Amino acid sequence: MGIKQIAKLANVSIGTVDRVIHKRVGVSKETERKVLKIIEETGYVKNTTASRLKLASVKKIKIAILIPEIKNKWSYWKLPKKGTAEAVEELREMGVKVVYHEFSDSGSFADQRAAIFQKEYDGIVTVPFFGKECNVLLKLAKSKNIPVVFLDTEIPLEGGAYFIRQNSNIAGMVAGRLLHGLVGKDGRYFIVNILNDMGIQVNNKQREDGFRKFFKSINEELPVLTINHPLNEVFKVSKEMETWFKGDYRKGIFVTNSRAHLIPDLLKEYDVQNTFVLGFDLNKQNLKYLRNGKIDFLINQQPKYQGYAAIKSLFNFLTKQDASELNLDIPVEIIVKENIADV
Amino acid sequence: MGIKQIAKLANVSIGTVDRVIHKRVGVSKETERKVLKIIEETGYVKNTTASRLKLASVKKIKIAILIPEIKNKWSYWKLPKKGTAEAVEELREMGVKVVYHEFSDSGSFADQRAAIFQKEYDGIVTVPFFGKECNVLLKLAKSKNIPVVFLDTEIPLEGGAYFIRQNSNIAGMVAGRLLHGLVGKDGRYFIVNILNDMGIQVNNKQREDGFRKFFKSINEELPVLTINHPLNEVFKVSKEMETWFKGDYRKGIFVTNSRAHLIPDLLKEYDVQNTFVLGFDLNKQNLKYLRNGKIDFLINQQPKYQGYAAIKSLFNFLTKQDASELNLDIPVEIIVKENIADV
DNA sequence: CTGAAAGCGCTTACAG
DNA sequence: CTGAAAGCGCTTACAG
Repeated sequence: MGIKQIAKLANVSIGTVDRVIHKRVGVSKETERKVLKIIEETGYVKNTTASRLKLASVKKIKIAILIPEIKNKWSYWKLPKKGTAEAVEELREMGVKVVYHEFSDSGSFADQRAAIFQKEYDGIVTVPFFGKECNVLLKLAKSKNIPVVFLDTEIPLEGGAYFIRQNSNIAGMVAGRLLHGLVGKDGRYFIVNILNDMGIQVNNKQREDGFRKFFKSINEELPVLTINHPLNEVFKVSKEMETWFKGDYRKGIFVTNSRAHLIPDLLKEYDVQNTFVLGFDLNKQNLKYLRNGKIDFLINQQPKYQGYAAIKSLFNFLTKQDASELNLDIPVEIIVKENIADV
Repeated sequence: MGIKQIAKLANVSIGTVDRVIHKRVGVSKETERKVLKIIEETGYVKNTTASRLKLASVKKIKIAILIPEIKNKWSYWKLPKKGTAEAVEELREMGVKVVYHEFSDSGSFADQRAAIFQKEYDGIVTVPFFGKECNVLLKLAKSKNIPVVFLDTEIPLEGGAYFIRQNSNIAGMVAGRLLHGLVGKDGRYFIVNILNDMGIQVNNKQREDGFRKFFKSINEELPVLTINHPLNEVFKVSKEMETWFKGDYRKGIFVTNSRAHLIPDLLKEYDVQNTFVLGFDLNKQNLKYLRNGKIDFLINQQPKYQGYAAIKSLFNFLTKQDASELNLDIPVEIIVKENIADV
């Protein structure tokens, strides 16, 4: 059941059916109605594969990817990038093409944004690091009718934004559940926010909130100390921390970002006993400590899959008007030493 | 870069190029060499999408799915089935078709196997419940050059079998890690194998082994009691169990199959305190107890995804000779109350 | 053994 | 406003 059948049933040419399907101009109201009726009755759906066959060589789908520069500080970003590359490879025959733009701060983000809007893109994948700049991007994209998918974190933006990210609040609750299982109600808890250049990130705050929410949910008022430290001051220990360090109880340490690997050395330096550590992301250093038992749990955000899903969902939206996958909740994946797998 | 370019460069017609690509008969050695050389030099790869365009309507890819009858006892199997249906929907335009055959015991398995080989299928997806019967199936499939993918469990078979399943040994180790975290070294552990009609399943045994392997890996000799009970005798409690039940220590209960939900009521009946329960699969009853805190952890085998992956990987094998996905390790997914998601 | 033509379902100029 | 034809990359009869 294809366009040809529809044309025959509606007594028009296939060209006209095509025009109706794509809401192109130049079809009389009456003809349009007639064709739509037949489409409705027969339950016809466009064969996207066939439709891409010609376009794949003539008119590619072009997606701009605006992500952090991949260097040591942000090596995390090679994973989402890799995911986008895999999706492009899978969709190669469908004519999908991506161009990478990288930024290192809000200034270069704005520059690259300008570069993107100078070209003709069909979709944009980026990261909501700079709220203001993202709103500008969204506004521009809206005026050109270009869908924008944000990875990694959800922040409040002015509308029309899609997000593929883990629910940080739930991740925090899971973290609470897991650490509480090891530490129990007689222990003490540290929430460690390691700040970066841009201060505390929205998702770190959401994780912290989730962690506290978990304790509320089990009706336990437990001693939780929040520590906000810039990256270069992680090893600065306050009086209160030192007191807690010395206690005989178990201690649960929740690191709200990817730098849990900084903790074991600190604990060793201060000779802290009875500690349990949970953090985020399967980077090399974290995995090393998970393997040797100095970190107990890691939560994975499936960064590669986030990139993969962004491209696939944009493709499905652009070719089938299927927006259902543009917002995606990445499951909170719990990793222990035994179930480390390839990422 | 398509078949047309290759034809031009090799000074032959596109028909001949097609013959070479598909190793069809009726091409002179010399012509074949010439064409292969050009293909090599240009790095040409067949456009599978285009090649399926015509075949999708003329010659469908037909896959037989031989799985347990879906009734209460085996309601689990509606999940892999659903996954296959989703993959078929996704590949609809590529002309993929599945036919479901269901069995209820080894006799009907053999019957359905016979029915399958009476028709012309391009691939088979099934389940390794009956080793002997599976070897017969594999032999038949091999003689007809049909790939066979087994879901759920890996058992030793006579060769040529592909498996999409979780590594049960690793799952058992993860279970050990998680329960040990809650119960500690002063507690006691129960491994509960709930037998079904077919006795103990291979993967239950593997999970048990993994669990014990974990304790070895952390150098702890802990008291672990294995309990093998048929489904209708789960509530039969031995003398030794009763003694352990009364102890003041923490108790970790590892249920090696999907019936962890039977445990909380049993524990209540015997008034057992200080218990922690871990089991497999996100069925309705298990989820109920995970939500109300009577079960602490569930391990998910992503059954829906197993079915999905089986169809996709068979398609990739049949259309691109890409066998790389026919064997697949499903990650050991850890579920707590807070990260229950849609399955 | 090889080539030329028709066709898969759709899209795109072009003609009227 | 509408239709007829060419073409996307490949496969399949058919002719020689």
